[in-house]
Amino acid sequence: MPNPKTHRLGDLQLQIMQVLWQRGECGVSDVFADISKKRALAYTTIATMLRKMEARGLVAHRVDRRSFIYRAAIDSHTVTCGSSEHLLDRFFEGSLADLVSHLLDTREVSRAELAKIEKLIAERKKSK
Amino acid sequence: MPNPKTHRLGDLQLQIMQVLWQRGECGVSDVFADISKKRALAYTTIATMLRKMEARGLVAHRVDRRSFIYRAAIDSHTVTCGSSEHLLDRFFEGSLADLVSHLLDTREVSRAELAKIEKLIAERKKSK
DNA sequence: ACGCTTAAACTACCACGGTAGTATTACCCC
DNA sequence: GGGGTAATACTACCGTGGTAGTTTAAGCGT
Repeated sequence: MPNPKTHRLGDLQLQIMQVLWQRGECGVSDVFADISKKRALAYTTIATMLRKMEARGLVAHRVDRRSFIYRAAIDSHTVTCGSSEHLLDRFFEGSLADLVSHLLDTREVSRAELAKIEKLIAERKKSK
Repeated sequence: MPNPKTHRLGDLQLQIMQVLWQRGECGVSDVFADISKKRALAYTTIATMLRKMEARGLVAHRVDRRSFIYRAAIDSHTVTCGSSEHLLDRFFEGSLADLVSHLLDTREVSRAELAKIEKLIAERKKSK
């Protein structure tokens, strides 16, 4: 079981994790390619970050020929969960309703999305 | 107009902001007293943090006798908003419905809270 | 065999949150 | 006015995210 602070990822770290979650196992150059679609970074930056992340237990690697093949060592669910909880606790005292209320007030929410949420709630109530 | 990264607050910084939002203007010792209810930190730690936060434009102070009276320089809404947006964008591609869905799945949500959210949605739909 | 290319290792920086000790200053009370 | 007290200022240090250059090693193609 990893640290309790598993969710504490920087922006770049998260982007890297997302590549790994999406592609499964892949080499540094694959990660680099995907990240490069969004931001211009040096190849070595990605490689260094991956090494640091491995030291923290976020990813792991195996060797194939001369290349490192990385994979995620924690699953996306854990991280997403940790971050959401963190936000909820920090700002809304754990109340989901408060969070929703806040976001409804400050964000453009399409009618379709409203309907979707409504359905989710309805289902939840039923299945409980 | 503050930085676009106004929302990027560490845990201690946020706790300090919350004290200021709640109490309005107050001295270092007041902040220290409130923070101390939750965590044991040195007085100077709070003072130093406040000075650093002032340099970043998060708080401001005036002088009363020999004491600094601090106040928040950004409002809570802005910060909460920034953080929520950040989470939404990072993990849910901006979809509120996805966030709600995730939290419904991973969290205990009381029946009362479900009802509350339902009402919020209904109101929102109407007023639109 | 030689050089090109590719990958990883090492090293170095910066910013900033967090934490706190030490020094200085000012004020107040006796 | 001398000494205690309270407050700020200064300085320092650690961890870590982020960024990238330089160095080394390995392999491949001609």
